[in-house]
This record gives sequence, structure tokens and C-alpha cells, in this order.
Amino acid sequence: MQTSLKAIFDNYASKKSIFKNKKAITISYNPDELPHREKEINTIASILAPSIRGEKPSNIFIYGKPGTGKTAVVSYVTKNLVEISKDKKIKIVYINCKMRKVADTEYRLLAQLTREFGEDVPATGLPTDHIYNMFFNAIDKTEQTIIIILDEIDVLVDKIGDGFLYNLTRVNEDLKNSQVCVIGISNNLSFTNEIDPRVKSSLSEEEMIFSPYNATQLQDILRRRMSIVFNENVIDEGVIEKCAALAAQEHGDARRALDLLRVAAEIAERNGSEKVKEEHVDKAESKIDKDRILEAVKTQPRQSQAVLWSILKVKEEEVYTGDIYNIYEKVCLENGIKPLTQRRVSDLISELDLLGIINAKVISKGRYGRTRIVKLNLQEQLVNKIREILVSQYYFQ
DNA sequence: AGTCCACAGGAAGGGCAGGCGA
DNA sequence: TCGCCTGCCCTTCCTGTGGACT
Repeated sequence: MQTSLKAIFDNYASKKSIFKNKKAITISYNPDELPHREKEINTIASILAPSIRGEKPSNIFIYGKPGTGKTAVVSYVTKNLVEISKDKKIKIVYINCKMRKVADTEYRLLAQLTREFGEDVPATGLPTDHIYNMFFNAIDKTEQTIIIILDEIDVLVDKIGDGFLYNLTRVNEDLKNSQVCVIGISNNLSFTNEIDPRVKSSLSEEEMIFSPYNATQLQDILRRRMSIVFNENVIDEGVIEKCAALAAQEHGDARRALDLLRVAAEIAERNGSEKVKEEHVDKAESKIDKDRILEAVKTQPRQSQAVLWSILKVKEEEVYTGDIYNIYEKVCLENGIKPLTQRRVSDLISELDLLGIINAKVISKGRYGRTRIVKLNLQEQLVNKIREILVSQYYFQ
């Protein structure tokens, strides 16, 4: 082993770890308590309670911004519900509609749901009405109250329309032995305006809005989690406050607050510090943003990357759409890419703006037309990283 | 007040790939 | 297996726009 490597490992092994239970600060961790969501927990529990007596609970539609505890609260309540009613025959089915290859199409979603009841469904090939029958029969055979949780339901409706929800919310009319309750969860507050009013009224028998956490509540959440995740006295004063304040600035996102704390602790540990300090939170914030941007750059299609490469080639601080297009045409020529039209490039520029990679603003230059002014608001170091990615992925020159 | 520039951005439709379903 | 359908990416055509210039 190289001596430098040995030094790194030895150093790591000899240091006291900051983390006591690192798993408890990851996305997949289900906490035993959900502070500041008592009201929501009680409401959902009382809506679902009839299922213990074998009655059908009302469908629930929940919406709120990301990181407001929607999924955590629902899984907390349903987990407890199943535990309490061990022999009462309640089955929970959770589907995250954002998962690819699970809820991309009506067929896949139905196949996934049917498999939850032990049925063997081919990945493709069956007519949709056939699989609907399989699904209904499978449910009815169980003689249970089925609670189907559709997380990120807005993504599902975007992809496959609301026909599926219409059928699902009416399934009870055809069932003899079982009953189905649907819990829809959405980040998009205007989602219900986009669906059929009949679906809307049956899905939203009960409607709930999860409001964002404020900075004080976020601090409390972090403090309670802190004792599970970290060893004693490793979090410096002001760290929790800073993480909470930064996350509250966004939209009261608890996930963001926990991420900040986790990344800050990882940075502290990597730097050999025995304590997590405020400066680590600053570094964590810029690392999270940096990672997000680099990830976005990596996953862009080639044409979009060519547009970005053209923007990076500009020496001036600001450029206009027309200039970018001229450079882009040259870049295409040099790299053997078929150039897109200006109309399309204009859309790609707005997409890059939406991703936060560039900053584009529509301005008017009076006699000299209306255009977009484009700036790169990134640190030199990050720009260099982006260049490296573009060169290594597509050999741009 | 009217003109004009350089686009923004909406609408419609073509082409293609991949998935569906009989 | 193969025709059909759908979604995505893209082009073409078009109207709209803010403000400098005349």
C-alpha cells in the first residue's frame, strides 16, 4: 500500500467519528417521531380509522411543497395503523409515481399494483382491460381494506392522464369483498385544476395542505434528529440555526435542512475536524448547489451541451441570443453536429436558465431589437469543472 | 406618433423511436 | 410479429413586443 494511502486510512481510523448512526439522516430513514406535524397525523389517522372496523375510509388528497413531511406523515400513520390492526386485514400499497419503469404507463402501473397482490403479470403484452380485471379480481380475493398511496400523483397524471384515477376511485362499485381507499400526494398545488372534476371530487373526499416549516420548527426537527445521528458535543453552536435558516429561506424544506447538516458533517469529518462548524455549513451549501448544477450539466442532451459550450466560449460577461447562435453554428461545424434552428436554440437557452446553470433575461435594446441577455453566474472553479465534463463526454473543442 | 429591429414565444405539424396490444 | 399509438424533439410559420430612432 502506498504510504500516503496508509496515512489517510490510519488518520481516519484514529479519529473519533462525528456520526453515531449515519443512516438516520438519509432519505430512506423513517423517524419515530414527526415534530410539528401532530395535527396532520391526527387528522389522517382519524380519516383512516374506520378501516380498523372494516369500513372504507375516505380518499385523501394531500398537497404541499417538497420537504414538508407529506410522505413521512402518511407512511408513519399507515405503519401504525397496520401494527394496531394486525388481524384486521389492512393492506398498504405505496407507489412512487416518479419511479421510472413503474408508473410511466397505465399498463406498468397496473402491473405493479397487481404484483403487490402476488399475481404474476408479464412486463408487456396483455390488453389493458385484461389487466384491469386481473387487478380487480386480485383485490377482491384478498377480502381486505386496501390503502393505495400514490406519491407524486401529479407526475402520474402528466404521463398517463386521469383515466386511471377515474377507474381507481370507482373501483369500490365493482368489488364485493374488499374496498379501496386512495391517498394522493402532490407537490403541485394547482394540480387538481388539471384533472376531470369527477376525479377531483372523488379523490379529494378529504383534502389537506401541508404548510412549510418555519425556521424555529426546522431547528427543533434538526435538534431532535441530532441526538440520534451524531455523537455528543460534535455540533458547534450556531450550526443548527444556520442549517434551519438556510432551509427556511428556500421554502421550509426539512429535507434540505437535514441534507445541509449531513453534508456539513461529512465535510467536517473529511477535513479531520472533530466538530461540525458554521463554516462547514457554508461549504455544504455551495457543495450541494455545485453538485446539483454538475449533475444537471452531465445529464443534458448533446445539443443542449453544445449550446452551453458556446456560451462558455464567450469572453464577455454578457451575451445575446444572436451572438450565442452564431458561436453555436461554428461549434456545430467544428464538432460535426447538425445545427438546430434559432427557435429551438432559444428554447434550449431557457431550459438552461430554468436549471440554474445560466442566467437569462429578456431585455429590449430599443431600435436594436428584443433579445435575451445571458450571463454565467458561476464561480471560475465550477465553470472549469463544467468544461471538463463537456470535453470528456462529447470531446467538444 | 410611427417605424423598425431582433428576437420571444405560441401553434401546428413532421419524423422518429419505442411501447402497446391484437 | 407488426400495425398503431404516443411522446418527444424539432422545424416552420407566425404574431407580439419594448424601446431607440426618425
